[in-house]
Amino acid sequence: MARKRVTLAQVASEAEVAVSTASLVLSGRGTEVRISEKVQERVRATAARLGYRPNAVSVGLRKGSTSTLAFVSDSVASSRLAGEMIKGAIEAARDRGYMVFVGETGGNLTLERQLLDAMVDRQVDGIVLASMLTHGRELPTGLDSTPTVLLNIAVDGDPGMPVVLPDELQAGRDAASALVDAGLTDIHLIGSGPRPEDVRTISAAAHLRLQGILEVLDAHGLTPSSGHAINQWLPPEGFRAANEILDAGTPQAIVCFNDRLAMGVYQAVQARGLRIPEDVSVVSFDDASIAAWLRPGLTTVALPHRIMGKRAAELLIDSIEHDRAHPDGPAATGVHLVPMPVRVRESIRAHD
Amino acid sequence: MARKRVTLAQVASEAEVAVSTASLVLSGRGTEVRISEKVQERVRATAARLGYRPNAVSVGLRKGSTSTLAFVSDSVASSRLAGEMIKGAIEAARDRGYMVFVGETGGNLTLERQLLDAMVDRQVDGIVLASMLTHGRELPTGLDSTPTVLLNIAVDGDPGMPVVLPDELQAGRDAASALVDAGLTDIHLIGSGPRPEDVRTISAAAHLRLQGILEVLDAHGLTPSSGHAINQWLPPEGFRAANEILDAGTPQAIVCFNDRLAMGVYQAVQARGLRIPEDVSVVSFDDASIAAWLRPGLTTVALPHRIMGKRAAELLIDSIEHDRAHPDGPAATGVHLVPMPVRVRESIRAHD
DNA sequence: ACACGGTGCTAAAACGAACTAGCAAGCGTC
DNA sequence: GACGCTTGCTAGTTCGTTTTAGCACCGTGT
Repeated sequence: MARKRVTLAQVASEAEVAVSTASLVLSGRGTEVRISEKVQERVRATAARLGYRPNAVSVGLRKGSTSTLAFVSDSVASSRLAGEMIKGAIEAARDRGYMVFVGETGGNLTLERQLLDAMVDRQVDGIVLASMLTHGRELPTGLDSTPTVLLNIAVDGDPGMPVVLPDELQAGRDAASALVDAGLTDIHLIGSGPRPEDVRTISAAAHLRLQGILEVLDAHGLTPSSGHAINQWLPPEGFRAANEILDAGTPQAIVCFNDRLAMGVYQAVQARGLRIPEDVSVVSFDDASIAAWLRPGLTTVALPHRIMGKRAAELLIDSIEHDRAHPDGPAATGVHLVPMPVRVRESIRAHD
Repeated sequence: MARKRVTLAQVASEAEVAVSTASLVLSGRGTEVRISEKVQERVRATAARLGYRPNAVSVGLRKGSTSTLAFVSDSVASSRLAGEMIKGAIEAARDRGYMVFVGETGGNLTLERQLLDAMVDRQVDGIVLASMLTHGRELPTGLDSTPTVLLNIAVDGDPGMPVVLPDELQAGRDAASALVDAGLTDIHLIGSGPRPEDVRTISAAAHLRLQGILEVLDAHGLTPSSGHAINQWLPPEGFRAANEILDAGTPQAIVCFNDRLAMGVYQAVQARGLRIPEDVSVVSFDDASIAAWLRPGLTTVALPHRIMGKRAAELLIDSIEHDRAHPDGPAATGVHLVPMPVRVRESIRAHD
């Protein structure tokens, strides 16, 4: 509990000027209001000598803006993903001089309300509302009084604010293309049924991935050899589904709806003494860290969580600063799709 | 940009009382200063009707405390771990009415300084300084003016503040015991050399784990059959080290210094057609999610990151509130070891 | 008739900075 | 020597709340 913070008043008294003079000088308006260079220098020197730093709380009260963002996510346990989004957002915010309050609701709407209120009470300049499920949901009320960006949340209709989403449709196309371009035609799906209506999960991602896959297959006159709808995309499920497929004969290729399912597939394939990619090719989605660790490396379409978080924070800050400049202009809006890059590793074998 | 926030002044004027009266009533001191029950009720009713919420920035300015914590970590990329610590801290904070600013430095000390300053400028009530490396480091200056808790940071000497660490020594003992109790005596190490001086990593965790392991082996008249020091604890390294061991004959048991190394070991063992745990037993540390996904499930000593984060935030808030009550009392301090529970799965086979 | 003690509320001073309006001194002009 | 213009700085208000000191009224006792 050492020395207290030094205030502007102390700097002013030490430099023998009025508080207002010190304020003007330190906020860069000195020349504009004709403070002599000599006095300006003196003020700056004493401020530096005393280690003066403006009290952000006071500035926040006076100016009504705090250079602070809120990041609220529903972060289901599963998510290392969430962590990456947060990091991306924090980095982008930091680069533009903003700090961020982070909150997790665990999907609890009451908690979400409380968190949002607590953050608005603290006068955050903007809010990133993130979800790990993409799936459409009701938006909390009151978001219209603070600039907001939706991150990984798909809503029906125009939410009237920017939305950042991964380009799952193109990702589906890319995954299928990786297989088809390698000459593979016997393609099985794990994570979703073979037809659009078979997805059986609330995840919007699943629908779009499937749609992209089917589009490409269709363009080549193909259909999935089988499809395995699954609720929990975890290794044991992948293992089980892969065994079903293998029981019916060795497939040319399997597309897994995420890397954890692919891990289960690897286990099932390798337990039978079959080899990836020589006997069966595998492609997947997410680019979780296991994708690089599996042997052979898993080719997968990456979910760029960090970039999404970064993008959301940047859009939010743009929107805040735009509002400040044009208070009556229209609010920012629009869907921002972040590309999902294919990470090519060794799990696909060219077939002639 | 809907309606503005309603202020205390508006509530007061609407309820036809003075601002100070309204303040007193709403902060629960109404009865204490003898505001009539009738007036109190009127104030509360109008506050509720107008949806009044106190402006936390103003309160922060006036009271000098903001019900806000800072969480600053160096979070190397690797870390899902970091995410769990943050979540634990955020949850604990939220339960006690605090919000948290999260910052990441990536190990950059300049950035750390900036972040800390920015947070102190915002009048945070306390700071959790976290690291992903445990390893001793210089502490930034100026931490003595704000209550601080060190999370997963081991320092030499008394830092004069609480420190939260996982009990790695006991974890080492537990890992070794799991093997020894199963009657296994041919025990190989991956992640560290066989002797205390062979650790070859900056991680304090490695030293303590090794020490715990050696203690137990020694108590049973055993020594490690081999030890493989490794800098990067990743699957490919585990794979390589396991192959070295396997080339020299089939080992009874391997203790891996983390789950990723163990994943590499699984791959090497299974590639030779050997079986876990029938042919070789494996035990590990961390309880990362792959530990549960590997087949067979990996027995591992969990690093309870979430609990550590929670603990740190709780200690910090205790310390803040204690300081507030006894401004001249001694600062909180001490090392708080969080137990690392053993997650028993199927990777150890009893041997007779 | 007058001090005395309660009762019930309020005025005003913080907190730390930003910012508007404007004052005083110096100088030139006619 | 009165007027205006510039230059260089400052007093004072504001943001929204908390908190202390104290005012005004009323009834009671002497």
